[in-house]
Amino acid sequence: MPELPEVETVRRSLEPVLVGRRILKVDLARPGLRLPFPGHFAHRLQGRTVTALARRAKYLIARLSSGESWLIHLGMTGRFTIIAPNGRPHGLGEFYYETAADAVARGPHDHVAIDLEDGWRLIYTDPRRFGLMDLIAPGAEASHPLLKDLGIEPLGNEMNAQTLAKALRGKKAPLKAALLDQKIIAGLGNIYVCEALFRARLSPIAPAGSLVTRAGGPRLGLERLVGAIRAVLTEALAAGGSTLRDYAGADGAPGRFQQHFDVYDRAGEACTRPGCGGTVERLVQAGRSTFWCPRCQRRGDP
DNA sequence: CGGGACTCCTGCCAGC
DNA sequence: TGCTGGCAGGAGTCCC
Repeated sequence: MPELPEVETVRRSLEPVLVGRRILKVDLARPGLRLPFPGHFAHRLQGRTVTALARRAKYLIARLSSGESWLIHLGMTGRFTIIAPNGRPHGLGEFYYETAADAVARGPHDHVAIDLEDGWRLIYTDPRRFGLMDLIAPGAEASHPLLKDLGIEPLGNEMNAQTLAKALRGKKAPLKAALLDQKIIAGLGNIYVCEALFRARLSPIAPAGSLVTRAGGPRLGLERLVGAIRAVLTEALAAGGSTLRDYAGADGAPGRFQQHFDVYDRAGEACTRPGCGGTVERLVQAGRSTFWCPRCQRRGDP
C-alpha cells in the first residue's frame, strides 16, 4: 500500500484516535519487524501520551509526552486497524475484525497491539514484515540514521525545479531510479514515479542528469516533472491513496486512486493520452517494474 | 563515489 | 486440482 499519499491517509486516520490519548498497554507478538524493536519498546510507550502525529516522507512519527518519538514505517504491507471502544472497527468499508473479542484472537501477521485510553485499540498488521518501528531520543529526530539523509518532501516548499536540478545534475542513473531514491525526493514509490513520468511525458530510461542544462538549471521537462509529481500526489491524496491488494486507511476505507492510473499495472493497454495511439509497456529497471508509454514518453527539452 | 544486484518475508495468481 | 515460478506498494547492504 504505502507511498506518500497512502502514509498520509493513514496518518489522517490515526491522528484523531491517537493524539491526546495515553498509551495504556503495548503487546508485541514477536521481537521485531524488519529491524528488532528497540530495547524496552513496550515499556517506553506505555503510560505516555501521544502529543502529535507527523509524517516525514513515508515515515510516521508519533511524538510522546516523554519527549521520545515513535518512528513507524509501513514497508510494503504494513497497516493499522483501529478498533473503537464498542468493539467495532471505526469508519467505513471492510474490516479485519468484527468485534473486540476477535481482535484478542489475533491473526498470524498482527505484530503489535496498542491499547489506548477510553477503550480504543490499534493493531499493526504486516505480512511481509518489511515495516519497522523505533524510538528516537528527545531532540534526535534530525540525526536519526533513517531520517537524516532523506531528500526533498515532494509536497513541500523545497520541491521546485531549481532544487531538483541541483540534485539531479550529472546523474547518469535512469530517471526512474533517481526518483525512487529517497535521498533525492523522499516519499515517492513505484506507482507514483511511473504515473508522474507519464504525465510529464518523460522517459524512465533517460539519464536523470539529462533534465539539467549545462549551466545547472532545469530543462522544460524537469519543470513539467515537478508539476506532475505535485499533481499526481495531490490527486491521490484527495482520493484516499491507492489500494491494490489490501485495505488503505486505518479506518478501513479503501483508497480510490488506483481507478485513475494511466500506466501502472496497465501493460498491453492503450495509452490514455488523446491522439497518442501507443501501448503501455512493462520494463524492469533495478529489479522493479516500470510501466510507461514509449511512444509519448521521451527525453528532452521540450 | 555511483549504480546495480541481492536480500529480507509472505501471499497470490497465472500457467502448466 | 495442485504445484511452481514470478511478482508485489520498500529500502538497506554489498560488490564492482
